[in-house]
Amino acid sequence: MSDKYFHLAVDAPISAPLTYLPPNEYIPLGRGDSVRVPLGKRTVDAVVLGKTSECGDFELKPIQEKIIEKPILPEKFLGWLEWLAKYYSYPIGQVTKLAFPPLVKKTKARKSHKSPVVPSLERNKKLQLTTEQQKCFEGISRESGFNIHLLHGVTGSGKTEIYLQLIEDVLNSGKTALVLVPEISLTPQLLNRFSARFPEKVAVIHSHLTDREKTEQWWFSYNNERPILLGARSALFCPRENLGLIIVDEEHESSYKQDEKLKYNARDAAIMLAKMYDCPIVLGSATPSLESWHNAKTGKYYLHQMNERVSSRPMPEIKVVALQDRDKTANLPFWLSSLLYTEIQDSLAKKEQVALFLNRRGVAQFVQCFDCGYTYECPNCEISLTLHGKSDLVCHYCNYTTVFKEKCPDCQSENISAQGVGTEQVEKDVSKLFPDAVVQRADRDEISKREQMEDLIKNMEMGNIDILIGTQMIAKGLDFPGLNLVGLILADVGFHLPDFRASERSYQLITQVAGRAGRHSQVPGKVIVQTFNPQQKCLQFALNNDFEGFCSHELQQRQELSYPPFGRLALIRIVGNTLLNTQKAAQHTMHMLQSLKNHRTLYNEIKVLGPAPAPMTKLRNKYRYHILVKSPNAQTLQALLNELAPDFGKGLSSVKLQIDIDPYNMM
DNA sequence: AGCACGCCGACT
DNA sequence: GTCGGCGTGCTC
Repeated sequence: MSDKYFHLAVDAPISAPLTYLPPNEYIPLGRGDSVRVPLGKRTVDAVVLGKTSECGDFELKPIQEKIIEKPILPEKFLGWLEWLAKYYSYPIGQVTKLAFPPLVKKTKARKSHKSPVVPSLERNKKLQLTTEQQKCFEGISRESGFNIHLLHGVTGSGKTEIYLQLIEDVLNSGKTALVLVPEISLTPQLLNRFSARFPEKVAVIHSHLTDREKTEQWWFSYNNERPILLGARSALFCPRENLGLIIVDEEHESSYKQDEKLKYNARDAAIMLAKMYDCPIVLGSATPSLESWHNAKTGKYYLHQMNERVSSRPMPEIKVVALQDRDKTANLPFWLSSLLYTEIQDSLAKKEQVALFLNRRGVAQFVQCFDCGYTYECPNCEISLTLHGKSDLVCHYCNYTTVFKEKCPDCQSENISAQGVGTEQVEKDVSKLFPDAVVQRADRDEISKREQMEDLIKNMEMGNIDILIGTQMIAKGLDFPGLNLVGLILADVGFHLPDFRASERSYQLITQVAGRAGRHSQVPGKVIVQTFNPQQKCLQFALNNDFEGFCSHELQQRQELSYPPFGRLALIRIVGNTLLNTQKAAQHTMHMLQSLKNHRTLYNEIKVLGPAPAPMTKLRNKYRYHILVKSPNAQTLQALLNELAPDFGKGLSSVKLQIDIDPYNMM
């Protein structure tokens, strides 16, 4: 062995591994071991990536010591971490750091007044699968090794029971399972269901655990003491030895995408992890993402579908109200139609509960006419224009600019202005309109802790709340027996966000919201959907529950503008201290991208848009600009961005570039 | 990320 | 004069 130096992933924001001399006294070291090394004037932790004979132009320092308390990272897992660092262009040392528990020492559970992380329950027997479930279960089990399965099943079709039986088989074969769910869906009900089926076999990791709890659960999983790991996206980073199955529930959820630091998508990262471990992965959803749907339709994934509910209940009755046609003499708040108003009155009279949903992302300012519903859109990008100052309308993708006139270009009304409705406004108005009703607001500002959510659920179940007003927070998974009327305040807020996924999100939201009403009644629940765009395609598809129709329509739109799944995106965010510096740096970056493009025919098919001010141009006292890169495939995109990377910061005083691969949050 | 170096303004 | 503000740059 002639390679005498070590390649290390050091805990510092340096993209490439650093080279070190072996320790002064011989210690056996291999890939995945943790070591302590000098870095500048301090000492940091690092992970051994390999050996090399190259040392470059540096005076090398020796490794100080091996850190024996730290767990060794398994080879397959380390390979996955290296892929993450490369694909999402994030420093390798800061990626490897995520693969360790928060505390160094193993911890033992202390007796505490808190409820246990994983409840201990009597064992529950497995349920008999329906014919449809059985068919899906067998279809997934038939394949071995790395395979991607999309399980598309309407809400209540019993996806979880299939997961549980797949897990049982994997445990019987001596392997372990990883189950990812969105943080918001990790409810006590779900934990109970898993731990009752597999007593003492489930570890749980999510962000509400203390460091001590997290470390304890981490070791349960690492040691194979508990072969099932159930958790939010961060559970991916718990290294496994013998992984045999990955499940990603609600795979379409945008919360799987982390939009700071390492901007990974847990669903995509999970697919790569399954590939590394040569094991199957199941993506489940009632409304799959267009990316996954397209992959299933083109044969990259296996598709399994369930169209029936386990125990059939009547579907809710859905009515659409065009807000521009509302009775303006009724003296109601602008967001409330007479129909929804009278339905609320009826429900309250019958002592039934009401829930009002409002897409909170509507905080973004867009210009809308209150008489005809017209909004300004960019002719190049088909997204809404955002108002800057008094009269400039700007596209945040391509920087197309036009002037806002005080009159609606469509109907000449002067009742046109920048809009944004918030849950607080709705709560205020509702309390005034129905002074005798108990009104509860549920959004990030009101409900931040787990106990608050549990209280809310209890109060709803006991009928202590008459009108619940909330965001998506209460649209997911919740099941209230007394809830028979659901109002979606503004179904089309999403259409006017600077986001090409707006239609997809609206479809998913309507489907979810409609699923909340009348779940325990033999009388169908009522759903009122308010909108300025009753003719909007995605709305029509959602009302008819026509998922496939929606997908083929939306996929055509995406293809025309080369949006995913037809090609890949990268969002380059330029962040600086002054507007001028940031603009200059953004232009400079754009020029560099253009000249890189001109030098290689490989890049001919890449489109670079911008620079444009970010939708939130000034955030935390920093100015932000965007450049959007569209590429036909991931490889070409990565090649271009890697060429850009070495020049970061050069001549761009104090301005930083952040790269977001496969972005979700376009703000 | 941390840590040092360096170049300006305010104080004993 | 020098103490310390943080902008800039480097770490094998």
